Amino acid sequence: MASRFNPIIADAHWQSVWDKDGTFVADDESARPKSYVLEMFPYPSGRIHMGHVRNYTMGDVLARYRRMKGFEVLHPMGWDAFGMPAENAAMERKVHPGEWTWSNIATMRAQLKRLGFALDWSRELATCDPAYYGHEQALFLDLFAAGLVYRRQSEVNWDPVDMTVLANEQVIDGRGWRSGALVERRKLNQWFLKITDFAEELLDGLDALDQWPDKVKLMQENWIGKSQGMEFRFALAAPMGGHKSFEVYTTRPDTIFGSSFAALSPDHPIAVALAEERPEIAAFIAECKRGGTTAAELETAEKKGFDTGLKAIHPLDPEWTLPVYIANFVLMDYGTGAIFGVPGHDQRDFEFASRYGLPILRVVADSTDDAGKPVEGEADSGDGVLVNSRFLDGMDVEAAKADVIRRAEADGWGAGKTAWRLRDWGVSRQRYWGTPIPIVHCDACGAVPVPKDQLPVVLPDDIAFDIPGNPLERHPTWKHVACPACGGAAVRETDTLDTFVDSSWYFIRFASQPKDRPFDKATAERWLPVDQYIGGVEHAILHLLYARFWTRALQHMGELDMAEPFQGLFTQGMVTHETYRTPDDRWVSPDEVERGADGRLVEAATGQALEIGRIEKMSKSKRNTVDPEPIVDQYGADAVRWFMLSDSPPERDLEWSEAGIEGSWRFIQRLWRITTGETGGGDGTDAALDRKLHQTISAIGANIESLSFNKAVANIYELANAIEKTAPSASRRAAIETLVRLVAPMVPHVAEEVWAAAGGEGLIADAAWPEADPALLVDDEVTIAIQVNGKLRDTERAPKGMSREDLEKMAVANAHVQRILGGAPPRKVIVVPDRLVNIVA
RNA sequence: GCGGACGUGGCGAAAUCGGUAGACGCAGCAGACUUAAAAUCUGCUUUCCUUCGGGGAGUGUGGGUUCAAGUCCCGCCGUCCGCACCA
Repeated sequence: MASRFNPIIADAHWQSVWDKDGTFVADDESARPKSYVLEMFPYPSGRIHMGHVRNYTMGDVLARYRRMKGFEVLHPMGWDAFGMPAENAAMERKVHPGEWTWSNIATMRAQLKRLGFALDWSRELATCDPAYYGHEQALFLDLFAAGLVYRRQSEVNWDPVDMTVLANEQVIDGRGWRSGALVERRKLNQWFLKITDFAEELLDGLDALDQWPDKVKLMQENWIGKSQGMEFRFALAAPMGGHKSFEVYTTRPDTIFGSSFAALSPDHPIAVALAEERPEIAAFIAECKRGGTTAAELETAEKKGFDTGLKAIHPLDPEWTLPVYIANFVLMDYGTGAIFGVPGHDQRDFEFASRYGLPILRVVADSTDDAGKPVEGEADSGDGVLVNSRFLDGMDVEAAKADVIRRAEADGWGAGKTAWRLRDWGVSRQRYWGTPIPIVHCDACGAVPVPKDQLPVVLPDDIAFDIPGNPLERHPTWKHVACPACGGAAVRETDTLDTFVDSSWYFIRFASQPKDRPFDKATAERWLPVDQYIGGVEHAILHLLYARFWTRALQHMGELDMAEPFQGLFTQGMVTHETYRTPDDRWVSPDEVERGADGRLVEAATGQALEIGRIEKMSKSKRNTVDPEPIVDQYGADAVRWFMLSDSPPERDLEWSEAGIEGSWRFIQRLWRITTGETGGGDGTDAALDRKLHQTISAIGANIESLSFNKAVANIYELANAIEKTAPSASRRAAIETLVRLVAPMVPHVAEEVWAAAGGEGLIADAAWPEADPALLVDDEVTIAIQVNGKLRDTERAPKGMSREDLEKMAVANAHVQRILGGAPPRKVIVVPDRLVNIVA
């Protein structure tokens, strides 16, 4: 047996064995219980990064463990292959986005294979493949037929130089990230999916997701943003154009007598009508819209209003009129686009009223005695009883809300209403590299769906990116087609689908991939839901919400009998690294850093001293990435995998370090020595080691199940330490044999190598996970802590299950205890069997 | 502003139910083997005092509950994350 494990030979060998054997191909027909383990599929950006390695290693350990536990495991991999970077590459390098993407996929597939992941490559898919997106188009048409798709005008960020629509993240300080041009807001006709139809279901469904992090559920809950309130109507004292009244929404109907103004959104129909008549109002509205859309700008934007001169009649007092403003902070797409202002009890209204000299009334107070207390400094949003509110006086807030809603409903001027923060999902993207929306626009017939037998609508390849804008729009032939309904001249929709649509159902396609339809219902239902989904927390809201919506939409249409796609969710931490920076403010990559003569870090090429910056997520901009491939070349897949699992809890960030990977390498070699070295003679059993072994089997199983890989790693170290410290025996040989199976999910190459060398049957990947003997999980002797007044003074060994009386006697007789007691009897003795005795002196 | 998470040695961390704080790893120190180095092995490693028997302090901070608190409760400080004019 070689004295060292050689990963260069072993990795390639076992990877090809698994590949040829089809070891990890999931069998749809298997009689075993199923387990679907999935990691979020990667965007093929070029090369695998450490974040991928960590993510896929975690899923792989679970997948391999579940296989050994007897599950039929589905563990697939694919590519989230549409998106903007491909178009950017096309513009920069004059290469077709498809060519760039497919070449990246080839590179990254090879890189993933070198890490030895137990993936079913037979199910590999790429979303940019017509064989995938054609089915997505079919599903889109199903949603269309079910009334879950509609088209309306919507504002976008428009870059006038690049002639393209920008995502919010691409707008920096009001300018396009690429062109630097001032971004305009433009109205375009765009497609929307009716996710709001499912708002209630998506919110309620969170309760059942008990294997999701609370944090993610809370983020989704806030995003959906349900609020209970009332919608009611203000009549205008004098009609304005055709408008005699307007609706407002409030969550505080109890404060209705504290109102001192009403405000309309600049986009409100009444505001728009006023702007047509009065240039000063048009100017004000234009000013409101000029401000940027970034969070920072909104935060600092002042509350601005314009008094229209209109008067609204208070619904509970025809004599009482309120001024109507147009205000920049009122959003058109939440509630009704109009509010009533209660400055005393809403901070934003308070600021507005203070600025424009409007009355600030108190209608809620700690007690009825405080009715005359002015509201000062800031709004009083606390609970209390109603005051200065006529028939509501003395009621608590909840009772007053209910009473106002009841009266409004009885008298017909308003009603209780639930409002949602969630908006419909705009899926139109004015881009080439995405799934074409399968719609044809016909002057005679309107928007006509492409018949399913004409799918897929394939992207044309002969496009050019030398002119800004969407190449589909100016393609000479592609967009010109006959209308599927009337046969007349028509044009294709040139927008493509948001890439989040692609990732909203890929997990279903992995489970079942017939050629002629998106999936087979029965086969998909056999695998789904995904038992464990693992990915970055950055997808906590959008991707996970969209996928949940898509699954429920399919259920609604009868295509899949399933409400929730992901039973278990785990969000892993990032891989981080120190950053290095030169005095002239350049970031320096770790592989260009070396230790200078004085021990300080310098840039290798220039000898410049470096400042060590914060530990941050590996990113190209900070130049603190470490490419996994050379690391795998040097240390092998197992050392890299082991490092990814060690030390940091998986939900927390992991700092990459040279010392860390060295340590992992040493452990792989140590494992090799333990498992292939001379085991010596000795036939006797070693009860202590037997116990340690079975406790370890149990602990590792539990720790892998709960994805606590760092703890499983510690369990392995403890067992390895115990084995090395004990003399040869039959128990020791058994422990070594078992150790190999225990590490197999984490470091599969060295495990296969040892397994084969030891004459193990078949592959260790197919071997059974060891069973822990329950009888050996408990110690027959325990250490009892001896405390005096809660402080540890000594420990004593005692047989497990020793009686309270005997434990007390033993503790009181203890020399340390006697010394402290000094002959006096203890005042009190607390005995916790098998754990401790605490003597109160 | 609203919501949430977290704070433990030089470092990453563990402590699953309120019961021996610091398992395990990294780094470090001392030693063994070696001509030497690498590799490997052994021991030490929270901190302060010590007459070497021990003793004191210690989980961001100040209180509280308890025989007993990293863990529970209240206040404060700090770090990070999400949302952000949501009526």
